[in-house]
Amino acid sequence: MVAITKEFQRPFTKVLNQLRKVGLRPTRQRLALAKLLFEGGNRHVTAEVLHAEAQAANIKVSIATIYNTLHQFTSVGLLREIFVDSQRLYFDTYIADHHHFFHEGSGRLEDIPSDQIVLSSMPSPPDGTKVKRVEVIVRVEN
Amino acid sequence: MVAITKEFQRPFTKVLNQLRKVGLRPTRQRLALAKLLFEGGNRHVTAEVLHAEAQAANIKVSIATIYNTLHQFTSVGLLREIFVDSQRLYFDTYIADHHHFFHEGSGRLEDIPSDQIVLSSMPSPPDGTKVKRVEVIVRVEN
DNA sequence: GTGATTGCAAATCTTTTGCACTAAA
DNA sequence: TTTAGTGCAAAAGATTTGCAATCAC
Repeated sequence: MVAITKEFQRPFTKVLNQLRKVGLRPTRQRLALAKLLFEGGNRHVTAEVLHAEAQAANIKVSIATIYNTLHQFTSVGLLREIFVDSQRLYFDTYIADHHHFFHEGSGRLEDIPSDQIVLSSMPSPPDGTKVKRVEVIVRVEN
Repeated sequence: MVAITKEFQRPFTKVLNQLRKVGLRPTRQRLALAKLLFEGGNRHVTAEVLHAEAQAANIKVSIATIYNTLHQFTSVGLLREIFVDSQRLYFDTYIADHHHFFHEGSGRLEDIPSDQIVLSSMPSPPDGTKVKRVEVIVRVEN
């Protein structure tokens, strides 16, 4: 196990609390990944990208742990999964209601502030089901 | 090569024309798959499902050909790809503008007639890009 | 100490590819 | 014929799993 700098060990109060609340231990890996994910502004990452960033930051985390962590964070509500491409999973750090531009060429996701899309008419869900989420994806290309 | 019944060999005028128009030869496999795809009402299939149906109908088609065909049909405009699940690609036979319910439990897709969703406000696409498609996915669960 | 978490490598699953064979025109 | 299309098996990628080692509490 490669040393993890002090900086990464300093707990994130917000994440730490979230993790404790749902019974996820605030391990080094989880805290380090949380730092990468939540320190800047809102982000969209894939497992691969996050793994690369972790390595660049000298945090040794296995790909299996990356996936575990992304899914755990998602189930805790820290992340949100977005499906725009059959080849890879995107995780969004911005969990409030909003929508996306998807750049077909580059595979990049971009947030659309929620006030820029208004659904003036919504269908009622099929019998026996309830709406979990409404997503609008605007596919763009150059 | 297993015999393909007369029924499956009878050409589909519509599909046949579409294929010819873009220079795709109306082969037995393509015609047979087109029959499965377009004969009933609108459908949402995955490669796996279509392959299983083909086998059940005694049409011997390899999985590679299934994928080739689905992608070719998509590029000709006979099908439309929808991404709702990271695990598999869905192809929709209904290509006009419309949206979807996605049943999270079963992985089933259901069409939402286009008049049931109205976007009263749309963001302008990022500089240098143009909108290719707008998709609304309403995720529901029981 | 004890149970949760991690790393590793192997397994799985979907989709793609390379290439020899077959069929459409 | 000539060229596109097909099947097969292997490759490629992404994600998951099993299990022993390690860590948080």
